[in-house]
Amino acid sequence: MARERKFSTEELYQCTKQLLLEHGYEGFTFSLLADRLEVSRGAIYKYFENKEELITEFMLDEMNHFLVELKEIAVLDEFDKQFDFLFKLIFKNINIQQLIEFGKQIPLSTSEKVRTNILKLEAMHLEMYKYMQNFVSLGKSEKKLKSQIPDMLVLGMIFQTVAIPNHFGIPHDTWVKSIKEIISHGMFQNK
Amino acid sequence: MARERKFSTEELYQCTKQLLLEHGYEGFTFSLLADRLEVSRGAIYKYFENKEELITEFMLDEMNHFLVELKEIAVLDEFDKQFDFLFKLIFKNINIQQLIEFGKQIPLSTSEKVRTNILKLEAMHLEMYKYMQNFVSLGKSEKKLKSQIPDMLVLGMIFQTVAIPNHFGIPHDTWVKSIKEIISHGMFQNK
DNA sequence: ACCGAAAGTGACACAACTGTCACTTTAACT
DNA sequence: AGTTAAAGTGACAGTTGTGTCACTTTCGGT
Repeated sequence: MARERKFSTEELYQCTKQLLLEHGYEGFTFSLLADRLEVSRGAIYKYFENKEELITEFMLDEMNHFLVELKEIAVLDEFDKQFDFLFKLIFKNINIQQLIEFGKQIPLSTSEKVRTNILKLEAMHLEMYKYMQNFVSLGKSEKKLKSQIPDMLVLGMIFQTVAIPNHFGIPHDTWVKSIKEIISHGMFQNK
Repeated sequence: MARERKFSTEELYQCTKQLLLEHGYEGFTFSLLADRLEVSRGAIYKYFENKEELITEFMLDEMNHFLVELKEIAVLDEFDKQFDFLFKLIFKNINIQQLIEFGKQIPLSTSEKVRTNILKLEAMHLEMYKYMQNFVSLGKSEKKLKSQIPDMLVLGMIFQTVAIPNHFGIPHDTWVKSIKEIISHGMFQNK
């Protein structure tokens, strides 16, 4: 019934993600995206009215994928298993928190679509915390996590440490194990 | 011999820092800066030829202040004291690593000035690591730090964890102590 | 009072990004 | 083969940022 598309929505999201990470929220433009996809700018406007709409739609997709995976944490019954699971998941989605930060830069739009997307995003964000909060609660009730540490810091710690740049190219396995070791038992030698 | 300036270089750097952190490297413009300083754009061009020159000059100033403070670490003789010192210093300069990241986004300029500034910045960056490397070496030789952890991870850990956003407004003191506790001894309860 | 030099202004030409739209292309369906 | 509708294009007008420059303002020194 119609002509074949030159780019799939998946490709478009993939490029959007790369360009956002390379140029930042304000550095991202339709021109860059069109060049990367090798189509004209006009073609993109067939699917998204503007940058805000495109980025919020992309973020919804991204958060959706992440949440679907995250929800699997609930089937694991022990804190240790959940810890490994969460750690691996965040390593796989190493840019998620950076993207969430970009999401917060989206200006309050005049467009209805964008505003409802932002509301949806906020709801998903809360849902994300709900699952992670449960994880922390389990850890504390199992007496695995130190009770005096604020819940949000436990989560912030995991999110932030996976993003430490491995500039000197230390093997991924060593790197991940070391981060886990520090988060779990610290960098200080036991006496 | 001349008219009084409407803004000092310090004020200009202060605004540059704020705007960089708010808008990112590509989102930063002379127009924004001029508005913030309540002068015309033209006035800024009296001092800096373009955005790259302004930002590299600013970064040099920023790194300089940081290095001057950092060098004081050498007078402390024990690892524990150096650890406290470094931790406090990085908390005081909580945005330094984010600014360094922006520095890496500066395109290879045609201008001679900008290129030499970038070289200077890289030299300062190396010098920074030299001092921190010494800190890690001391920790390992005093058997305070676990020897199997990569040196760069120890540093990355400190840099990255101070930047964990305290969204729920936990009191600064509790927050800092908790981060230190985790980095030092982990978030897991000892059996 | 007036001169010079540094500070600041606003207008100009240019470049990049935005959003729109009339138009062309292409594939499926009759 | 002809019709249809989605997909894609490129040109246009509007906005925002850039870099420059002739001009004005303001101060200290003479």
